[in-house]
Amino acid sequence: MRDPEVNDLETSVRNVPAGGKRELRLWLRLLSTANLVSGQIRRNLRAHFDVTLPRFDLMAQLYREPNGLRLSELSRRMMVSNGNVTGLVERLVQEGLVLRETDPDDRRAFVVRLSKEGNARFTRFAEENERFIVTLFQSLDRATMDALMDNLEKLKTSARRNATD
Amino acid sequence: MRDPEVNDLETSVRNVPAGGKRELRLWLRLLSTANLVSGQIRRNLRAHFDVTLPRFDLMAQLYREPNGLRLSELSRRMMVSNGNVTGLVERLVQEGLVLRETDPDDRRAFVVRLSKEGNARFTRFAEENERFIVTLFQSLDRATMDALMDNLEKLKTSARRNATD
DNA sequence: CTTATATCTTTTAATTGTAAAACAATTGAG
DNA sequence: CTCAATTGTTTTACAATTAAAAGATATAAG
Repeated sequence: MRDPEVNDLETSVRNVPAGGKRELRLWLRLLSTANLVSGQIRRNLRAHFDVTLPRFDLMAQLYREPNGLRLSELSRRMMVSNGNVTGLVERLVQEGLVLRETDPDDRRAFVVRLSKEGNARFTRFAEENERFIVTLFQSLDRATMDALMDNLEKLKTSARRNATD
Repeated sequence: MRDPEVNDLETSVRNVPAGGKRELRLWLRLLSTANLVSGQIRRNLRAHFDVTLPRFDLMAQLYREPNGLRLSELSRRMMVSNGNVTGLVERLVQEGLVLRETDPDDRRAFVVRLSKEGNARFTRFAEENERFIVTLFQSLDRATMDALMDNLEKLKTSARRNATD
């Protein structure tokens, strides 16, 4: 009987997949999956509620922080640049969905939170959005979802640990 | 001893996680993982080669099609809008990395492919990029990567099957 | 042939996004 | 206190992105 280790070694040399290494293919699959789903969610939110995905995401962050967040904390959580958040908040304030107030403790900072109207609107957005996502994912069994949760977390940990910056 | 099924049922009712249903949390994790990694890759490509991620992605598509692709096929594969590809190709043609030629079979269409220079440059980009991604993912074992590949494919299949459009 | 419909691409207008520099206020070291 | 470094935000310039409409060509049905 052959040593499975040898087999593994051979496989790793011989079985070079089209499209490059395992890691590269995994990255491409992760990206295309996220793109596919985010496109579907974006179009659904726009069609049903005339709201864009970035605005929805921003409101989602504020929804779970009734006392509000600083712009810097918001941009950190959304993983986008500060300047981007400045503009998004500006438009949401214009629409009356978000309030932007100076932080009493630090005159450099602003604290933003959902307005009453913003809170009410987001509640409706979120309900439909969750229903939509459950529908999209309905062919997955629980074990698959749990495995994805765990393994995506491992991927994040690896990417953070091995970052060059 | 208690029946585990009962326990599962109770869990599914009682243990409502912060941030909503399982599906929603999975989507948020997928999104944040893809954002984290794509940000790292984007900054790395920019720092080392002064190339943006969308341009790199476009060149990657053309790299494996030496005979070129129509703009519509390119936008389908990249999962972005037609107008977006028009602009990206325009800039890459300007830089001399991509060629844009009329399709002899269809006067509406254009076929784009990498120029000699584009091909040479992309080869260098890709080599460094793959090295970088392997580094980012180096703390993942093979089983985790394989499971992610399979389960992300299942997720895509579910999302496509259950799309409303 | 004509006309309707479909396909391929661009244009338009707006939003979203980044990076880098500028600005303003805070903090910490001496 | 003073000044250097840090932090929070905005501004600037530009790239990437979408949706929707428009333009151009192709195809198919009469």
